[in-house]
Amino acid sequence: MTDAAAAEGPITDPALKSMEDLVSLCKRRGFVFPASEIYGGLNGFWDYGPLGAQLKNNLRDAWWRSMVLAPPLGPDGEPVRVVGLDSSIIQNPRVWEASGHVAGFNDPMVDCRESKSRYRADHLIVLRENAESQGFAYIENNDESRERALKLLSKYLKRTIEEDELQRVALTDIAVENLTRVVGPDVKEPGTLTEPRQFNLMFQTYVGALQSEDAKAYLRPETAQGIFLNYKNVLDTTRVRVPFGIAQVGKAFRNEVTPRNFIFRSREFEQMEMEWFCPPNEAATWFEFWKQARMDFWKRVGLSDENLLFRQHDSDELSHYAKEGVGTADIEYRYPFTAPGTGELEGIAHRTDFDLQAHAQHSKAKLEYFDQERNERYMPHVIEPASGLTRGVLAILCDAYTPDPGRPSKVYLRFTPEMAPVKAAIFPLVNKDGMPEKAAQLYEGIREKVLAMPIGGTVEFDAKQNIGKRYARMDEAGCPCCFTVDGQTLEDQTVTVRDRDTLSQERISIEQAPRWFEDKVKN
RNA sequence: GCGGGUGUAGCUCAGUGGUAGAGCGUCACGUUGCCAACGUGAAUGUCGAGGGUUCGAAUCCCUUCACCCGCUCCA
Repeated sequence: MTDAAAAEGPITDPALKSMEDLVSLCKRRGFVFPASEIYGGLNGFWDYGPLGAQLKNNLRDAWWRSMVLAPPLGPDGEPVRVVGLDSSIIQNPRVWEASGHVAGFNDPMVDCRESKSRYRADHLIVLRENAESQGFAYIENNDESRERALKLLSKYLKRTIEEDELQRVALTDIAVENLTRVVGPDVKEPGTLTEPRQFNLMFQTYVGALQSEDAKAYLRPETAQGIFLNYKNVLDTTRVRVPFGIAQVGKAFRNEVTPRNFIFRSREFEQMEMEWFCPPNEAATWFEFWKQARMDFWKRVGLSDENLLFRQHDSDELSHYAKEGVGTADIEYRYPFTAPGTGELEGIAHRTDFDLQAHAQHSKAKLEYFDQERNERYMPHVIEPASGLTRGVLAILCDAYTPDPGRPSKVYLRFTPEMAPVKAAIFPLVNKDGMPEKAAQLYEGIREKVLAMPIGGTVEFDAKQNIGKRYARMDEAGCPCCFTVDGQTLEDQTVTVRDRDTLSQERISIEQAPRWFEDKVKN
């Protein structure tokens, strides 16, 4: 189960009870909007508003820094080597044949209206006496299911039967109008199976103006393949040597059956993936290394310990590329819609040499690596920490969401200063008496500091309405501190600074304020 | 894909066949002296969309779309 941590002891209830509260806040403040909302929206697509775009960029930049610009120290105490990449969304369609996505994404599926089960149409076999008799479907290579069908068939024919006097027909070979005579694998009455329907989980398009079969191409369902495609280019053009990594952030597209849970599962989303190439016998060590490094990252960007856990995949749920390896571990987060359980945030997989082998075979390119140090030639194994950028944004929003009935906004977002899309706000207490001018000076000083930060944000200046409303707006935007110029400022050159989390106010010199701010928000 | 629920102003919602509403928010002006205060004024609606019934539909019927919950799915 996914809620291993829950079993270990009591956990604090998530502060965010329902996604609706978050969706509403995101809409109200400009984090996330439904895509093409004025036309009624589009299922599975979302737009990021001013605050959301900045938050997403901040998380992306933090990831890029933690991977490419300042990667962690390896087991030997030296920084590991990771280089960046930005590959194309559309690639030669043969890429997806080699990667296994064309096969895995195009299965015809059959639904059972009665049992609500869904089956792969090409995995269902129908047992029947002849074309006119009732048929009983079972799941291929599933003895239990086959026994059941056989038993039901005997009962239907009212006699014991030998298997060899029966017809065995693939469900996909049965005409649609004859499906009414087929009994599904989990039900007793015939006619509950829908006709096989193609589920194309990859988005298709055509390259060039002519829409012919030859021109068909796919939007990438993961960014990872772009890395494997460029593995050799990177080796040939940089001085990296195995072990090393290639990191990439970008959009990916999956025609999900059921987009759900706000931006958790959308059809267009953004991934942050790194493929770590290493000698096969070091894979297990690096797997553990990256697991830890990635967990540390999520804690650093503000996710709380108690809402994060590792979950090792069971062997029967491993993907096609991970079967032979040390496995896959997910970093899971306790989202409101999974609580008290958890849902995937990042997957760390040992992809073995599956992808490089597949591309070597399909493309005929030589992708083996010659290790000078070891004096041996091998296909590197791959450890892949692959996380959802947009899922990360969701987790950060959920974790930051803090109800507080005591304050005017009733809720505030407790972002880390590093992630906060609005870094600071400057307010003249009242819009006269030279306060706006004084505040404008401070604004420039603070903004200069923010511009110098590796992970930035906006600085707000607001002189409208009363001060309480302005504080409340900033609480909902998750702005860590607000500077206010008041009457006393004009006399002694001090301003107040209000802390978002404690609501406490401190009076500091206006001259020192930018430095003070820099220390507080340092990232 | 299945079952249930919800769609009315930016947000939260009232309105069950007869003039499209409230609170909050937004904007302007005034006031202001630290937490959505106050005064005056203003803007904002394809009542999710399309069709039907009706003299008349936000309201009844059909279809459809989106979101939420539960299944299912999630390489």
